[in-house]
Amino acid sequence: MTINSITKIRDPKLKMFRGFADSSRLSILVALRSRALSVSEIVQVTGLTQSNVSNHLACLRCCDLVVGEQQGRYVVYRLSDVRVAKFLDLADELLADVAQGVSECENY
Amino acid sequence: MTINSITKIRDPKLKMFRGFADSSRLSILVALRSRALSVSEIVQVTGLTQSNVSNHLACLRCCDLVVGEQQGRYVVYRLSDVRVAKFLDLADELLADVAQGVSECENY
DNA sequence: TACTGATATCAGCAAATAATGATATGTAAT
DNA sequence: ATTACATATCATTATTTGCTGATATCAGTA
Repeated sequence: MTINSITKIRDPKLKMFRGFADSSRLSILVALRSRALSVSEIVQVTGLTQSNVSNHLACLRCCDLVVGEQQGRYVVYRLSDVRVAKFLDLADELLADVAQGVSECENY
Repeated sequence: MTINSITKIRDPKLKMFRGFADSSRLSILVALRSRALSVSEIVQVTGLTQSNVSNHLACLRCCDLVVGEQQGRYVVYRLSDVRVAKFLDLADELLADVAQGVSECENY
């Protein structure tokens, strides 16, 4: 990605969804749903590489989905707003009730 | 894309977000937010090509985000559930209140 | 200051994803 | 049955996007 993941996109709403629409970024967001985590903790929890996590955090931070705060020598990240978590919840709800076919879409 | 857009993804939640995370698909979903539309109407409204629209509709249909019904010689599509629209609304809300930085992220 | 751990950045490569264009299928009307 | 309009499908090409690995920066500590 370099920093350029969510790039050159005019429509902000599209950017918003893109924030959630990558495997690594989603893992990070889900991890942060329960509590704030330092970068190294995120690396541990997700199993992603440090540079990969940092790259995606740059993305998410830039789009205001997460905020990071320096604490000692760690940088602790958290979701920027409860509604970010709510967004994740609504996705779960849609999956459970509306879009059950998503999972079965494996014939592809 | 061929039909293979949202493919080989284990996590259904990720697939869900991917449904919304493409410029063309999002245009289609937004267009359908106000009312049901035939394929040709979607083509007109979005300015996308017919084949492109059909390809993405296949995606969205498969993931249960939209449903299509044959009406005469048209196939009329609509959002599968009000919560799909709600999902779009929540995105708007996040943009307005939380993630205003998304738009400014043009330095990229 | 020099050193260590923690995080960020960036270039290059690899893989995933979308757009196009041609064609097939389907539906209705003459 | 044939024609016309509407939609779907598919292979190919083109673009986007993410991952890796090396390196830079920054914070704290000896």
